[in-house]
Amino acid sequence: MGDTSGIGAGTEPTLEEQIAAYQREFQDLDPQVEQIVSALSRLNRRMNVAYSRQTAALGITNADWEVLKALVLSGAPYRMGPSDLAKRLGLTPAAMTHRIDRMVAEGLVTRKRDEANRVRVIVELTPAGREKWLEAMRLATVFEGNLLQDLSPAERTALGEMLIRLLRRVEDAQPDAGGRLNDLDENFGQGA
Amino acid sequence: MGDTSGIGAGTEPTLEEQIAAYQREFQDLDPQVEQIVSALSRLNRRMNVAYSRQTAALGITNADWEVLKALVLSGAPYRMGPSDLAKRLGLTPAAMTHRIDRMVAEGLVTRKRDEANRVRVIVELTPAGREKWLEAMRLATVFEGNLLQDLSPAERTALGEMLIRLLRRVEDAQPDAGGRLNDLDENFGQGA
DNA sequence: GATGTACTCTTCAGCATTGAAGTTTAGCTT
DNA sequence: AAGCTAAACTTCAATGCTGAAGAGTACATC
Repeated sequence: MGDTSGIGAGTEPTLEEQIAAYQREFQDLDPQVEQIVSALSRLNRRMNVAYSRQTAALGITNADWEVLKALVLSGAPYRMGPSDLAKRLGLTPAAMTHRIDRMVAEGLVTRKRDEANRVRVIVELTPAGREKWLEAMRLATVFEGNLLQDLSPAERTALGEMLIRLLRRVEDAQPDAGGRLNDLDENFGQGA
Repeated sequence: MGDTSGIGAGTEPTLEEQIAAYQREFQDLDPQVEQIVSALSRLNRRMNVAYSRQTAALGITNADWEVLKALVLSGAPYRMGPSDLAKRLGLTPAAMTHRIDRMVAEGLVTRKRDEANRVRVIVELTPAGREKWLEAMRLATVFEGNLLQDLSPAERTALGEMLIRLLRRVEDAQPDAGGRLNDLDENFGQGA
């Protein structure tokens, strides 16, 4: 076995270690700001891991889950066009075409031409697709309840209010939200 | 032009609209929990958009930025092996090989064999790579300061403390953090 | 000191995504 | 109604990732 000396290990540092490293390498850093930002990133990464395990347990992919979510939230009769879906999910229409192909094969949605306007296509949720979404939501609800378990009602209110305040600020500064989100949502902001 | 009637638009709903849609489609939902979880997701997405614009402005990719970050945080002399980097970033060693190829070509890192243990490779930050990281950090600091601008010191303390409490809980429930993170970190948890 | 085993990195085939070009349809203008 | 423009979707080449197989090196044991 190779000796482990020489080069640092690849294990993830704790939040405290990471903040200490930032302070060491970059003096102009407010540790409190860094703590909040890093915790937000890490929390989101963990949440995504949890959601992904849930969808895997249901036999669907994350890609499927995103599409199901958009369709359900659009309301009955759960129909959207491919390019609307693409905009909603931050994908190109080309990628949407392939996703829909797969989901039709899996029986989660149907695809048909819009007879009223034959250049359009209608993607519609199947009952099986709706059921998958419901199952995923039931799992997600359990996870989210556990996540927030330690927070009192007053704390939840305060946390929600502060997060919304942050969101408003960043949305004001960044009015053009949509677009290319896929490159970005990697474990990218991990702590900067 | 096609009429816009018929099928819903692809624009992103507001947070309030989205929570209302969840309540309509899924009765067993705690709106307060949903508010916190959705706000966390959206906030993270916006943060990633901001970071991505910054790296683009500096002429590097998000992939480059992640590698630079890992190397800098490892501390002087800013050296890591490809597989340590891969573990740290949640990529396969194969992907790491290609990223390093690109970054060597860009002059951000160097690659050489470890003469003490010739099966290993040493990836080392160049001065240019370190400078890029510093520039990115300066931009990130400005953004993060703006983001938290509306929060009083007491609120920042409270927010940081609550986020860390949530993080501890999810880390306890999910001890195996690393691994396949790239599929997951898409705009996936967007609100579930 | 020869063989076996483990580990590190690279190469290769398969898949999802992007950006751009291509196809079909709708609506506008004359 | 012929032609122009715009829009929705699909097809195609290129890129980056995964998972698995392959090549090279070091350590352990016999």
